[in-house]
Amino acid sequence: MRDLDAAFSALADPTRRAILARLALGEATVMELAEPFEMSQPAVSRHLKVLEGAGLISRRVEGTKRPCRLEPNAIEEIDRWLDRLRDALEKNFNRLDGVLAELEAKEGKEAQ
Amino acid sequence: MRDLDAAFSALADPTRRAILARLALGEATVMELAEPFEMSQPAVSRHLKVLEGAGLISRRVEGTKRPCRLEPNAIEEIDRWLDRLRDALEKNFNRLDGVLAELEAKEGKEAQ
DNA sequence: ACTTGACATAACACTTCGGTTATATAACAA
DNA sequence: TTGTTATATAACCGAAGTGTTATGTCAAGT
Repeated sequence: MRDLDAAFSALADPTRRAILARLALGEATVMELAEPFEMSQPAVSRHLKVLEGAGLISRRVEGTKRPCRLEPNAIEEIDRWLDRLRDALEKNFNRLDGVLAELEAKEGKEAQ
Repeated sequence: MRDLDAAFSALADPTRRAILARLALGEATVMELAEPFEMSQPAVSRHLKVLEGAGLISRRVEGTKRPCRLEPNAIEEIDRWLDRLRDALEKNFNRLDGVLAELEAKEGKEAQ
C-alpha cells in the first residue's frame, strides 16, 4: 500500500485539495487552475505533478494546453483503507460492549 | 477546514497508519506501540504527538503509562471531505452524460 | 531513599516540501 | 520567421518533517 503515502500526503496540502475540488467540477487547464491562487504558475505546475504522481489526476495534451481531470478511482484506495480502519474500530467497540455487558452482569451478581 | 491539513498529513506516514491500525484493535501504551517498529521510543512518541495533534487519537494517564486510543470522530471530517469530492464528481459525470446524450441525439438528427 | 520503568523533551543532522525567479520547450498566430 | 501563449524544468531558499542520542520527569517497586 505504498501509494497511500503519496495519496494522503498529496491531500495534506490545502492548495491541492482546492485544485481537486475545482477539478471535481470538470476539466481545467493549468492556467485556469492557477488563476484563483496567489501563487506563481510553476508552483501550481508542481502541485499538479504531485497530484498526478499520487494518481489523483491525469492530464492529456491538447495543443499547448494540458487539461487536467480527476482520476476517480484514486479515491477508492483511500476509502478502502479508511473502511478497514472503521471496521476494525467497530468490531473493537462491539467487543468492548461485550466486555462491559459482562462486567455489569458480574456486578449485578455481586450486588445480590 | 484547517484540521484536514493535520489529519491528512498525519495519515501520510506509514508508521502512523500502522499505529492507527493497531489502535483500531484496542488501547495500547507507547511501549506496546513502539515494539513492532525498528525505531526509537522518542520517534514513536512524536508520531503519537502528531496523531494526537490531528485529533486522531487521545491519551489518558494511568500511573506511569499513557494508553492511547483511537478518536473515532476524527475519521468523520475526512469522510465528509471525500464525500463532497465524490458528490461533485458524480454530478459532473452526470452532467457529462447529459452532454454526451445531447451530442448523440444531435448526431442522430444530422444523420437522418 | 534509590532504582527502575514509561514516557516526554531537547538538541542535532538530514531530507523533503513549497515557494520563488529565470529559463527552456513547444505549439499557435501573425 | 518571429512573437506569444501555455506549460515544464532548474536552481535556489527557508521552513518543516523524521530520525537519532542524551537527558528530564514522575510514578512504582524495594
